[in-house]
Amino acid sequence: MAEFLGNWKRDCRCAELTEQDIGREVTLMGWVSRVRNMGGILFVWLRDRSGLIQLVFDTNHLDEKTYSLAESLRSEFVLAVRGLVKKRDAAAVNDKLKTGTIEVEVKEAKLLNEAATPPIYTDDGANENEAVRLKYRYLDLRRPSMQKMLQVRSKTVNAIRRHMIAEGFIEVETPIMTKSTPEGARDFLVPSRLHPGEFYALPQSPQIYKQLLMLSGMDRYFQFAKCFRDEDSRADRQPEFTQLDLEMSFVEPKDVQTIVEGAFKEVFQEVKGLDISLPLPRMTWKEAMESYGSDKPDLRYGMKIKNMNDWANDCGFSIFETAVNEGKRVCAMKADQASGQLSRKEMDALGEFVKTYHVKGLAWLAINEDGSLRSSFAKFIPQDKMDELLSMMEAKPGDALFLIADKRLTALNAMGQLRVKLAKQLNLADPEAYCLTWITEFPLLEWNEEAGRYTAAHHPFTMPMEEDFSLLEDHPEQVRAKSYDLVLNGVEMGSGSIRIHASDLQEKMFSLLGFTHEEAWTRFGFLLEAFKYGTPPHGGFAFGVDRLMMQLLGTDSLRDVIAFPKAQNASCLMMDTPSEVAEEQLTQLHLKRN
RNA sequence: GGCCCGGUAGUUCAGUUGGUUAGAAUGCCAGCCUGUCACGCUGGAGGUCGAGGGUUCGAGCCCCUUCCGGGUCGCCA
Repeated sequence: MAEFLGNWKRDCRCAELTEQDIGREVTLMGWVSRVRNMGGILFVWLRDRSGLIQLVFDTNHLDEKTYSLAESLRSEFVLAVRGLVKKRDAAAVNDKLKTGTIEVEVKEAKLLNEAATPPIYTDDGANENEAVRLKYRYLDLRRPSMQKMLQVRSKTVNAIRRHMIAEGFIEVETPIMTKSTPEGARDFLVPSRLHPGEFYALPQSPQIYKQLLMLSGMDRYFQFAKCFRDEDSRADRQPEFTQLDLEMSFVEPKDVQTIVEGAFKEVFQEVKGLDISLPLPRMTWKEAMESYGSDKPDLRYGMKIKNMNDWANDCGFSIFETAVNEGKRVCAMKADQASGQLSRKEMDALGEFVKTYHVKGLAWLAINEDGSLRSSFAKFIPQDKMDELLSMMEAKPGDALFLIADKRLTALNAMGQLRVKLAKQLNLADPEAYCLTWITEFPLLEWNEEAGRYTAAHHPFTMPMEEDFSLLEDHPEQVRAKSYDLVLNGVEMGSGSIRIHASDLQEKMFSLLGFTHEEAWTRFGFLLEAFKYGTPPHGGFAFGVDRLMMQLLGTDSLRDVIAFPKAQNASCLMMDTPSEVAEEQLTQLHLKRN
């Protein structure tokens, strides 16, 4: 039977007790983790968010009623005890427990609540199916690693907030019910009761609001913003996520980057005890793509990609020669001392892997320790060209080479993916290393084949680089933007840019994106109107708090760092969301079932 | 929308070429045990093999459909 607290009051948390507390009378409250009944003496591990402490129930010192209460204890029962903190005998010390040198000799106990047999273990190390964990998330969160996650997350967010406030930023909340905008991801929509047939949209980011706040003179704004995107999930993508969103007036990229870097420094100091040296290194988008085949290169390891077109032009292998003639790219990458670890079968698997990224195939070459070659394409290459290839790549016995020929960005992207895959397979990345880098000068626009027009690479409010203004008319695809991403160990932490603050340039941008003047005014009129009233030069940044937590906690899944995450199909397995609603609700919202 | 992997006891898994009554560990229940620490020992209960259909004398296993979970390409300004 569940009892009430009465006049009992908790003094401290279980694992906050240390040898300093020996001799102290304490009142503890928590969950029963494990019971060991020796018949006459009984041990209980009591757990709360701080950790575990061992309770001792001893028939020699206890009345029958209290001891029989102890005998009835089961996993996850909620228990309150009063007792004496004692030092354990040397032989009874448990090194694995933070509180392993002490224990609490129970004098009185109160069963605050019973618990049904839990469907999942609340210990770490238990390897439950994630679907079960998500269904019983409230129990899953009792696991020490999940408790730690929530605590570290809180610490991280606080470190960031402290930094932003210290730098003179003002925290402003912006609406969750907002306007659907045509560019970007698919919106989550909220039907309006008062406006039949009309909808609010949940924000993909507070982008427009924060720009308007600059117009309002806020100067330096930040917010931990919930953002929503109705697109398919990935291990690192949830439909609902948290960003640190910030915007500043009268700034150039460097000014924004300095603030963001500072926040990361503060977080790594606080959470990891690591000192990150600033300013962070910078690399242009072009260099990142050419050398790493990615706009978010993992710089914890080498394996730079090389342009082999000059060599491939007359290498004897018709596939490569044709590619060069067609203006495509032949690129190569070397994996040091990987030859022995890559069998023919594994090479074929890598070939299948790169095909996922829309290249025709993978040419590979492994140099055996004795200098002889295993290769998928060497037989087509004359000896002198092979020697040239090996020397250009500085290949030594034991190394493996990979070549891909395709359209430039297609080939580079596939090679970049292969680079990441190989690094994982060959264990090249130091899990303790944190390589932060800025990637700058992204293209302003991307050609969208499906839509038959340009779309904004970052978003439509991004400022082009002044030196590329002249290209806007005739070569818009070559225009670089004043935009920048922050990358940590191959993961995009966030991105930002200097925004367009002149309405004529903004209109020009909309026209490059294929909007007529009228369409632009229909969709973004409020913004263009606002821009007429004295908009300061401004720029900002946003980074994913969830992704940062993944890095800090060393996990590959966003679900591990969010208290109540969605499953892959965007449902909540615990509450069974989304769910059907009553007919009456639909009627009020002017919606019909189809 | 495409492709790949998975679904068997509360949980994690095994299950041979299609062949008797579907197993193990752990958890759970009962009993024993006065210093355990993933306590130990003895005994017990626990299954719609995701669902539906098909092939077969016979299906956990083969085929089809479908649902659920995970990964991924497209998508994600």
